Amino acid sequence: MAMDDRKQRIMMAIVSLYSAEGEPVGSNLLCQHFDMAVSSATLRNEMAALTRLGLLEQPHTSAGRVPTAKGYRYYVDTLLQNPFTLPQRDKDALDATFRTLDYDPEKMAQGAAKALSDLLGYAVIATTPQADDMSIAHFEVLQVGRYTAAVLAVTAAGGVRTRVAKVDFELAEGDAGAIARVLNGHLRFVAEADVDSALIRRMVDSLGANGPRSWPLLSAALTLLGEVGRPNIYFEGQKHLLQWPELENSLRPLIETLDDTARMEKLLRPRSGHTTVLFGDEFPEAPAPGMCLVSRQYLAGGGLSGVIAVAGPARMPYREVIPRLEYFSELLGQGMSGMAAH
Amino acid sequence: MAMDDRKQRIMMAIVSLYSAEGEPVGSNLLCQHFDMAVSSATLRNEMAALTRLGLLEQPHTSAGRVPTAKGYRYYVDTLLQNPFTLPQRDKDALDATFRTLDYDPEKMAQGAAKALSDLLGYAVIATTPQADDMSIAHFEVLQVGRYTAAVLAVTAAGGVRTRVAKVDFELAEGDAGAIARVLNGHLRFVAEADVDSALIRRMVDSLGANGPRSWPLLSAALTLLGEVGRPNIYFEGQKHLLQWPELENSLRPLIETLDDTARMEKLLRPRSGHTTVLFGDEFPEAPAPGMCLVSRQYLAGGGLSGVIAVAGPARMPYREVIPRLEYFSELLGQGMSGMAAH
DNA sequence: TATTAGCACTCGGGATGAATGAGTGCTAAT
DNA sequence: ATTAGCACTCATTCATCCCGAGTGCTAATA
Repeated sequence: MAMDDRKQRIMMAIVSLYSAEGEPVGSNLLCQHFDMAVSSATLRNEMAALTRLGLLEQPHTSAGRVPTAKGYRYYVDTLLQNPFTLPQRDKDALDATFRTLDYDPEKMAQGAAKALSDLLGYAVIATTPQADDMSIAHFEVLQVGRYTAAVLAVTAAGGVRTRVAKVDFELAEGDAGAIARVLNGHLRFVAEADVDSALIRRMVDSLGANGPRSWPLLSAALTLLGEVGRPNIYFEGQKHLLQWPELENSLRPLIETLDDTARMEKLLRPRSGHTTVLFGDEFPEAPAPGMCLVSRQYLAGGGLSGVIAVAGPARMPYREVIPRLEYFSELLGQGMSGMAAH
Repeated sequence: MAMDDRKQRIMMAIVSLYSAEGEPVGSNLLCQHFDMAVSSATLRNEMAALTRLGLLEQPHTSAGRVPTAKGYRYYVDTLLQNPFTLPQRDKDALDATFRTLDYDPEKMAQGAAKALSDLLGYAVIATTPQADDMSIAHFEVLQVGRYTAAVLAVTAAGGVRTRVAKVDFELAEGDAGAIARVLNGHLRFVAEADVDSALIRRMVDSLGANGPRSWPLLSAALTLLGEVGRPNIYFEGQKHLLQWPELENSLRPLIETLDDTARMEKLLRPRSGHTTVLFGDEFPEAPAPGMCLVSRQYLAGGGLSGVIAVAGPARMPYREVIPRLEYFSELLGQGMSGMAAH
């Protein structure tokens, strides 16, 4: 029993009907919105077959059918075959939104998540761009205030990550340079795991009298060392998740999961050039039935890449969401390219 | 009928019982947890009196009593009279949390909100520090990449706000300086309302050939001009609002309100040196029954001040929350002081 | 005069059960 | 291969009833 053409069309119709209404689709309703000259009885037979194939399921005996995760997977994969073309006016709208963002990697990632979430009406998760090679090629220290200095870490791939720290003595002319020399002397191409207290002691010692007092700056450098392999993750538009009745029950664990940086990083890690659709039932550890995460990698140049993902109910209008996500991720990639230059 | 000593003690007992249990407090329950040798009948009389005074109310006839907004106000105001002293170990914990934050005003405000929200288990809203005098004393432009430059706006009070923008031509040596000169020539001490297209045209013209191409930088400066009077507002720990049954029904409008930057700015504007407790029922426009916003100003030096606020159910353990909020706002103020130096 | 025991009363919430109706699978006719 | 017809299932809705927590009031008490 294969997927003949009619079954495919029925599947499509059920998915889009369920997307629109949010309620199980029965044979009668389907019959009305299905312009093939065929009766509801025939549809019932076909639907029974699709159920046996695992693409549909019934919430209870006397209810209509709802697509299963497998059903959605089939729908999405089939749908993704015909390439979308986003109308120019939609692109223009996204361009305009994008142009309001700040050109700082972190602010841009967060701003993009917020903007896209308001635009689409779903929650959006975005990461800062991250290098494949996560070791730090060199550090720079820049005095930005009388007591504050920015520590910049430049990754092997050319990415930059900064962190500002404050010391409790007035920084003199050469202090920033001295600290930068120490950082570069001890921490270049060092993995986070290789940092031990002996190394730290050596660094403090080589700073002489300023050593202990400069600790906040060293600490910032060490934090960067740890962070550079881990992207920042921004989760925006949580409020949009409140409006979907089918998520209502699992809302707390769901938001908890999406808000858990470590878990989301793992979840978003497997990157490819394609748009990935992951259904909540397929989440490892904490399955979140009814929900769905559409994620897309963006390339920020110089080996840097990040992810931007839309989180919402499984019954999302993918034809709307996916092309917009893809176009936006393209903008994001372009926008961030060249930022690393310094 | 005044608030004699016993009425006060009953009021206290009801508030703390209701805080702990989350359910209306009846005369019997109260009698058990009230170590005064007095019967439930007497308590009923007293509770009826407190109800007449408007400090208590009944959700329905056969239910116990719940404090009204007025009742909470009385409780809080009475409670706030005896100064809290936070144990040293709690201060240490807050110190440690605070030390993990970045020394950038925006990141620090957001990080503080996130950290405090996890620490307390309520949502937290924090603003970046804002100057009373919101005009811009001067601009600086700093090239940070081959195509990108940071525009810095220094307010009359010494605060700094930056925004990075990208142009589509390679910046040459003197470009940043030239743009800074134009910005300072036309936008110093100018109010947002006074910016019109004629002024913008003059600015573009005075940049000569680079004028139109430099638009992103001018735009960033104009954005700063608008922003400098408006603080950034970060709303973190929304997930903690999900766990309170009494907020469940009003959750959507509630989060919508707290997430609405413009409205929150207005709500947090009236600042004083005191901790302010505002109950949801007292919100203008969109009352949010059952909830409560405890806000506290922090002083970042140089006339800059921001607000950090805890949002949660009205039945919050104020004796826990308030001293921690106050101590944290003190840290925040200290942390941000001197950042403006440049 | 303040307190308390006792009692009638109120009313939300949970349990029960019948009616409703949407939707199904199956069978027999086309 | 399709379809009309029909018996069957089961979530949902609504009305009803009952229980019990909690009240206010009255009359007795210290």
